[in-house]
Amino acid sequence: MARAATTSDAFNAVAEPRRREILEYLAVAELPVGDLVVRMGLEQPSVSKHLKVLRDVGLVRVRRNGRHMMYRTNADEIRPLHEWTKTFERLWAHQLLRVKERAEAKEKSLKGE
Amino acid sequence: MARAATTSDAFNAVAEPRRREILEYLAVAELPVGDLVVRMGLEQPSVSKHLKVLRDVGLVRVRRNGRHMMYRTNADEIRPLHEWTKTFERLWAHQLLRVKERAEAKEKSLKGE
DNA sequence: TTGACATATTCCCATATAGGAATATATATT
DNA sequence: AATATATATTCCTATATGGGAATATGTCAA
Repeated sequence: MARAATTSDAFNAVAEPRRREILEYLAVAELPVGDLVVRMGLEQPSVSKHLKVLRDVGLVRVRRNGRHMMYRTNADEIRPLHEWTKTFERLWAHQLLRVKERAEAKEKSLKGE
Repeated sequence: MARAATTSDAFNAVAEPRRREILEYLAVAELPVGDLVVRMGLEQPSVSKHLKVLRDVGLVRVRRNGRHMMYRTNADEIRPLHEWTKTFERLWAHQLLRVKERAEAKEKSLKGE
């Protein structure tokens, strides 16, 4: 068996860096394809193809505006990834603990080295 | 250019479902390869190959115990994925808002239709 | 040393890219 | 209708799979 299709789910679609970049742009503003082409320095067909993958898995939405296709990120589809990664949260060196440690270190240094 | 290697980063490594499954198992407990083989119903070589990919990107750690190789998830490497998905958080239909809406809807229905 | 057990590696193949080049499709303008 | 603009699609190719089968490597036990 070969690798799963990039369109099989959000995990596969998002594995490609340029597609993540696209999602970042389209999260900030709705943009036509041409704008992405300029900002990313990619060929137009490449951008269109990436957008198709993202559309197939529902990570972006489109609407036509004249001859422009306006794309925007559909963040809700990113949420499952967030939820999955979140299940490992308890295994991370806890942030609160880190803050505490840093605070203590600072206090220590203030007390005179 | 072809697709980026599965070992190029955590995003690519995690795109494969069986590898996510492995990470879930190894987050709960340190396990030898054989246990994963049994639990996942995969061939041993397949599991070993998946583990190699996960090792290459640092998503799992190994230690030898006799003839057993004990694997465990290195959750810290999952954190970048979490952080990336988190940047889209503000775009989600906010959960608190949803709870409020549901509460209001319920109240409305209680007040008589 | 000889097996037995546990894991890793190699070889094979069908499949799916990502980007480049060329072309097709759709819409607006004159 | 004819042309320009914007986007999508098709064809091409080098590359990297994931699993199956077979084999190699490493370690313990008798």
